[in-house]
Amino acid sequence: MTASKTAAAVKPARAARKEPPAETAAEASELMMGELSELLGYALKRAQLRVFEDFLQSVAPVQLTPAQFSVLLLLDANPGRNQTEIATTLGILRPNFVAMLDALESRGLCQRTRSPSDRRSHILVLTDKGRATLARAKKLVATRHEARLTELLGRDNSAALLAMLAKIAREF
Amino acid sequence: MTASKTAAAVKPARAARKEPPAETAAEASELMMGELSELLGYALKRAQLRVFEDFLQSVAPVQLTPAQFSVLLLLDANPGRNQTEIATTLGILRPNFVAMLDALESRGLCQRTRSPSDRRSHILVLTDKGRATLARAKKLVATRHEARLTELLGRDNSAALLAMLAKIAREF
DNA sequence: CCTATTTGATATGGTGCATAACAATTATCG
DNA sequence: CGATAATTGTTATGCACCATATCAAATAGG
Repeated sequence: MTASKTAAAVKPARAARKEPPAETAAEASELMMGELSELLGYALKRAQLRVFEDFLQSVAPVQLTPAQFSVLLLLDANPGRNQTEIATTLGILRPNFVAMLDALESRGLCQRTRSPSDRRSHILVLTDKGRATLARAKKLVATRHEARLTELLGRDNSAALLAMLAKIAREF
Repeated sequence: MTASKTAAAVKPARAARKEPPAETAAEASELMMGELSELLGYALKRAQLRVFEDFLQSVAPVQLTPAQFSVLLLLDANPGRNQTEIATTLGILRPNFVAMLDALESRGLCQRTRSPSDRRSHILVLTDKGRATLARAKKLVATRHEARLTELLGRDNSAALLAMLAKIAREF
């Protein structure tokens, strides 16, 4: 996934600027974010990038991306569904879901089975290894990732944040 | 930017499922989101996609992407800076910033000028057209986009949301 | 002056996301 | 029933975004 050095690029990183010798204040080369700080979309994207970056790192022992984790979660909660159903509820287009499943299946985490009632569709099932990996990933997410997040914001604020984000996705 | 039908793909869209005749409840083909609903990262991404989609639509009359808008905002607030400075404060890598500037400059919104003191760097300045476009974009964002968002969440909640997102990006 | 660093730029590759098109299968309906 | 339409998984393809390596020109620093 090349999660390598995403952080370096995102870090605002006060750039080295040629300081005119008569620089009045000490810290004058900081760029003004201006009205950018008020833009909710900007804050959303920045926070999302950071959270995903931390997710990757937290769950690194099981080598799962956020998208892959969400697929495993959904397969576990909804066994016996086909690709179209899983993909669309996750907002993934069917063509793009194929490669994702290939990756998970090749790692032995899930399995495609032809449905006897409709031989077009593939019934998706988690394997034992898939369930084990998911369980381990859940623990990593809870303890390393979400715990630190709720600690940063406070439990109540964290819940309120989640509720607002869900509301935006649902009703905006 | 092909903002076309992103919505269609995201819409959960209860998929057509072959209903066993003896389906007990009426609404049984809804997929269980399960613990996905508790995942802050998932909610973040979904909300971010929706907000960006709405931004695109709201600001369509001036044909600016969120990234382009943020560049114009920063150029307006920090005149006389070079590409490296603007790019890094926005979290954009210098190589990728070149094409972005090409697009804006070819539309006559900003201008590159060789610095007399350092002939390597390009001083970036908004043109009059750029300032006018930015002003128009600001109004569109404020009235069509942010207004509806704060209306949905409530003024206080909206401010709290912004604060939390900024905190995540900064301190997480 | 010689070397190291910086700046903008190019080339390139990976990844996510969207559309069109296709074969196999199933549904629909005259 | 049989012709046509719709669905499922799949492939191919293109665009946007992001990251790295590399380069020439210019500057900085010893």
